[in-house]
Amino acid sequence: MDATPRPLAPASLKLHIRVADQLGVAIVRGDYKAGETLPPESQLCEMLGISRTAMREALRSLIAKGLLVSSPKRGTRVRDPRHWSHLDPDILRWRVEVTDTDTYLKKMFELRRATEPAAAALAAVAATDEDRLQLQSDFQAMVDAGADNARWVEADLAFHRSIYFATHNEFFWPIGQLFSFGLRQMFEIAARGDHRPRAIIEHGDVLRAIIERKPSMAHAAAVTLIGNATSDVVLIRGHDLEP
Amino acid sequence: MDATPRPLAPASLKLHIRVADQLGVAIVRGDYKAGETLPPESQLCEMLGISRTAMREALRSLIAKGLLVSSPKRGTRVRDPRHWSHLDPDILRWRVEVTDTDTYLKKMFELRRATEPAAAALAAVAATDEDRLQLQSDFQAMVDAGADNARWVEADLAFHRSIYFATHNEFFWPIGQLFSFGLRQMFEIAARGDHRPRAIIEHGDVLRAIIERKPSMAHAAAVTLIGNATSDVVLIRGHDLEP
DNA sequence: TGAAACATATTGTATGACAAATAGCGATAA
DNA sequence: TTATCGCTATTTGTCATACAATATGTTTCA
Repeated sequence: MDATPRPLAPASLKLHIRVADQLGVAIVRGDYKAGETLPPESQLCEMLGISRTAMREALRSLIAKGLLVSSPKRGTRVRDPRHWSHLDPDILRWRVEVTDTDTYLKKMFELRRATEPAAAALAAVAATDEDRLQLQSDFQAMVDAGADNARWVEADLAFHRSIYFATHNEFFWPIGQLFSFGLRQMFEIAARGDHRPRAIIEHGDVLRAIIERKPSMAHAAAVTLIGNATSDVVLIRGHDLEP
Repeated sequence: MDATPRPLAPASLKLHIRVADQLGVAIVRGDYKAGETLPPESQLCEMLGISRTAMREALRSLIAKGLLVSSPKRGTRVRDPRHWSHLDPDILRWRVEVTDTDTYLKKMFELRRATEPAAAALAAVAATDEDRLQLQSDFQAMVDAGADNARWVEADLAFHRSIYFATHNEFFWPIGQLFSFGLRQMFEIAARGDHRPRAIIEHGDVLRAIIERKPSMAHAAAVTLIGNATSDVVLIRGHDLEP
């Protein structure tokens, strides 16, 4: 029906990026299963009508993200998904293409529920003045958003991402990165609810606890915030996200 | 003094991997700071005496891991560390080279404390029979290790890693990967303590809770386990890991 | 003053050749 | 028959060179 089902790789982008996208989606979708070997480079090249240079750079990207391994004569094989960098923005994007929304939103929520209270508590201890100003301004942007849904969502995402960065623990940062793209959809869903007054209060509680350097209070406030966010999404989508 | 200070890149490995390692360490160490642009490819090539092909494949890997961005004429720039894939095994390895041990162990512990109880609880709900068998056999290997430190450490690492995989939530898996390399050092430290009887009991508690599908019990047992593990490491190293 | 055309540096792509590694086969010997 | 060694062929890895595409800065012109 649709000749161009998904404009995932606009022609403007570099060739090796488009190819990596194409292969990445195919792998994530399961066209090539774990342990399987891809066709040899030469064959892949003529299949797509590109040079080996571009193809190898595309493969090199996928190898770096843990999707593939290669060795001479053995070929290029798909690794077990346990080795993939699932928090990588590209891989996440490919997953979103092929996984149903509810499933991946639910899984991300499970991770958030584990990490965000801890991140808030760490931020309360480790945040610099600059971090506090950033959180303050993210929060202010939420307040100022008014009825503008788009602005609200951006500010909301920025606020949560800033919490992760304020931990000054780089192992938390990849999770914070999810607030740039992977969680936008969830926030857009939640933004349609008429719960903004309550959301502002709850975000304010987290902000205050961090600014006043009270880790346990920050932890508690984040737990409350996420709990209610869950309820909102559940309510709006009509599914139970936590069986 | 020492001509080969660190055997990070044995000559056996592929050239582009050695180069990526070298550049990766240099970037992580701060030789090239965030926002800075690297020398042009041509120059990098003649600096190291290699072809542009190999150099570009090395750069492509670093770009895929979020360390670099490149565009024509603008050159190749170092990205803000917030965009790096800090859970990636390679990046972790490079960090270990240049960061003091206590700092990165402490930060990893902070992440574990947040995620591992949640992972155990999820595993109690989502684990398949195969997952349960795996955990069982990891645990048995710990018991069977006897006085063999190396076996104990391997089994211990495997047990914790298996918990993350048993969540069937792929966003937890990159954290579980840390138990393959990044946390070995910590486990080796803890293994020197004479607390094995207690450790076996505590690991057994987590295992039983997961097998009997009791999430809140698994959560609690994991909290206890990590709490004591922290004490052990603190005791042995003589530092306070949590200020 | 401003905008548009042009020169230039740098990354991106193509091509063709050769090197290195390794799985699989075959030959050889015990 | 069985095990070991070595050969061959396939596939990835590296090299050299040329040209294309893109963004920057400068120069020219209205």
